[in-house]
Amino acid sequence: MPATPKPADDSPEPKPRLHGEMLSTSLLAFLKGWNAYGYQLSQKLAQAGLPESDSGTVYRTLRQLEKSGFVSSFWDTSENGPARRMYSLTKAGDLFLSGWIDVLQNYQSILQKALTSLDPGSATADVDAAS
Amino acid sequence: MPATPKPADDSPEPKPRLHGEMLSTSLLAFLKGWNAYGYQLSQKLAQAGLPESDSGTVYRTLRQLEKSGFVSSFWDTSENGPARRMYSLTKAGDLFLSGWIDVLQNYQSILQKALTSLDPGSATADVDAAS
DNA sequence: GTCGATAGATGCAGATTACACATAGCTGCA
DNA sequence: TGCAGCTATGTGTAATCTGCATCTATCGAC
Repeated sequence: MPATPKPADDSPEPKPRLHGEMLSTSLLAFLKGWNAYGYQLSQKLAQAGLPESDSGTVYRTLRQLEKSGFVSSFWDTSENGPARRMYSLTKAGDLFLSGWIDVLQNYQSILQKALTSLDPGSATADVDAAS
Repeated sequence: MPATPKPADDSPEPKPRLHGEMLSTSLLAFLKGWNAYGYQLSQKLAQAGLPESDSGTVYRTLRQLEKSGFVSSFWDTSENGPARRMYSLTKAGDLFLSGWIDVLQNYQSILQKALTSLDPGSATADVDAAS
């Protein structure tokens, strides 16, 4: 028995995973103010209450963010254990993050409006239609 | 021949476009409370202050949402002009949308925390000029 | 008949991603 | 010494997704 209340549907749909712009911007956010490396970021994401993310995707996303100029990296061998690729947020990354917040605010306000703009007395959309 | 004599930028970065889960959930939100068809939704998105979306992607996304059971559709031939495929939010879509709002709130709080947990005026990581 | 707006859809090349697996450094421990 | 396990970073691959161009079709205006 799974401890997690997994919906008992037999849909073969893959578990939702954090990816795309939400993953990219979460990584940028975690890098705001201090540096970090991939494994560390991957763990932070896992504890963040967001959908799980694939670590391979995290590493690839970080490389892509670097290619885009939003982060920069260097090898850190100052600690014990395997070398770590330390990432820092760049100015461009910081600007992108700020711009993203604006987009996000807009986006969220759209969702909120949709949820709250129910006309009084209007019956809930009778989405029976299937006919 | 390039009309612009500016060769330095050979990165033809495509304009950011609304896609993925942000597109899906925006569509679901627009369907909350009333029905709509693809062309209409595409126009609403264009006026919403979000990044532009490709209409082909909108149509494909709607079909996929239907496949996932989050919307249902039928042909509407009651009006003049080309037939419209009218979409309705299903119960499952409504639930998904609600769940998404929670994820989004979490996500946004992460970004906000990152932006505010620093002394204002503290310099960004000094990785400037790194391009 | 042609043009433009409406309405929906597809072909394709390139990008993205989930999943599995690979590589390597270090620690503990028998 | 051997080896399991954790840390840390990746890659191979098939499936999926996406941007852009293009296509079909209806209808009203001219």
